[in-house]
Amino acid sequence: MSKCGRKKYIKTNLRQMTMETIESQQDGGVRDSVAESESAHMQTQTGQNSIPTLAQVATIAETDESAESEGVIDSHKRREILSRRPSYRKILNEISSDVPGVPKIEEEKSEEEGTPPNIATMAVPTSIYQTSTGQYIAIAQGGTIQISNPGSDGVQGLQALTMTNSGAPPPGATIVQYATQAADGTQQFFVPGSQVVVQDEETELAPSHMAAATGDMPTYQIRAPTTALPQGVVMAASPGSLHSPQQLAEEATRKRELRLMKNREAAKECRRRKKEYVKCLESRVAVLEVQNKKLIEELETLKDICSPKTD
DNA sequence: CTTGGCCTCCGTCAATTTAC
DNA sequence: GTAAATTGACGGAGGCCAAG
Repeated sequence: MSKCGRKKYIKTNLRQMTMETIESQQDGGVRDSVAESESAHMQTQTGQNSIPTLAQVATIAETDESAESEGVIDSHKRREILSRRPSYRKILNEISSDVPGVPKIEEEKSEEEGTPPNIATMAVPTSIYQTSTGQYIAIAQGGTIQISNPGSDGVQGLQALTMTNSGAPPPGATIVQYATQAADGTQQFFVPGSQVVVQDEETELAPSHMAAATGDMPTYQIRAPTTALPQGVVMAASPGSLHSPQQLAEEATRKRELRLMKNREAAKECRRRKKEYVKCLESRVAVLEVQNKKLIEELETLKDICSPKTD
């Protein structure tokens, strides 16, 4: 077994042991990623672990046989224990409404996320996708495709493409499915009507049917695909035009890909919010500690005043 | 250099909450 | 009631560090 394979094997078994043990010992068990970030924070901030490390928990699992022998927890009870709390955004916004000093979690991505902040000034995108090379594609209503490079700042990194055949898009059609690298090294984004948006290496060859790109930004053409679709990419199709089971399967696959893509982005955003939430809580703790210290000092002062020592 | 432990990040699934 | 959004849980991948 390779190093990596053995590591994963051990890790998996350890995880199973630890999760069972923790869930039987604590109310609600360990929330994985919170434990990740918080245990790391505890270590760096205080040098102590209030949350046990995996190795420590493994020791607990070995020594505490009762926890293991208890075995199955009643699923209803378990569900009640594991019942979800409100979202980070909601919790934090409630806190912020009570405590003016606590910032609210923003609805939009923060600037550090790389999305150009003034992208909305170009047009209101209905969908934003990120390609495999990190570029952003925003689909605005009316068929305008905006492509931006994450490295560039603001509008400079944006290009607007207006599809000549946009018109009224077929109902149910998904606009951009995937980005890939063609055989000639150009980049392709798949769009409706069995066409692709191809990154052109020579900007002077930009055709007239697309908006002119500025500066040394790459240009894009809308044309028929030169290569077969990569594995896993399914072209958009109107539900009304589905006939065969194969097409239905393709539609299902397309929907799944879209759902996974959205969930991927949602998970990223959720983790970002969670980090922000933890940061806010930490800063609040710091503020409260200072306040507490001041109040204790004040109390001591008042005590001295009210009951002066008589020598 | 190899190995083991730990950590972070990510993608995915599924349960739950929220918005309409 | 339902679709969409949110988030806990899980497991894989890879990096870092210390010990052997």
